[in-house]
Amino acid sequence: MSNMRSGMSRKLEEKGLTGFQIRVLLNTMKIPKGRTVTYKQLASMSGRPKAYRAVGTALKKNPFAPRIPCHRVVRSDGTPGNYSARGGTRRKVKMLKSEGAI
DNA sequence: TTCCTGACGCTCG
DNA sequence: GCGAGCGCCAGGA
Repeated sequence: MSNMRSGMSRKLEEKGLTGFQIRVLLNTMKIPKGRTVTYKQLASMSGRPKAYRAVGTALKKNPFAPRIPCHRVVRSDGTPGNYSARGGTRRKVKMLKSEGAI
């Protein structure tokens, strides 16, 4: 478990991501299937409850789109938010529906 | 080092 | 209920 995370975080570092970014992505991959988390929650998990802005930037830089379920991160007001990966927001909603998150 | 932008959040009109 | 504005932090130029 820890070994796995360490390896992943190293890979992320090689991708040019910084500590905060890595923590965000690491927490994102922990999100269970069929469950959604808000940017605020993710920011809190990463140690910076008010850095929800930076969280969005981090997810955007996510180099492991399928491995890191960034589509499970939604906004606090219920809207799905944006999605830079393949398919865009449309695909994001579709995936969430498929997982039963909605 | 300073300024600008951004996959956001919350309040106000 | 909806739209606009201000505030938040991190990263890049």
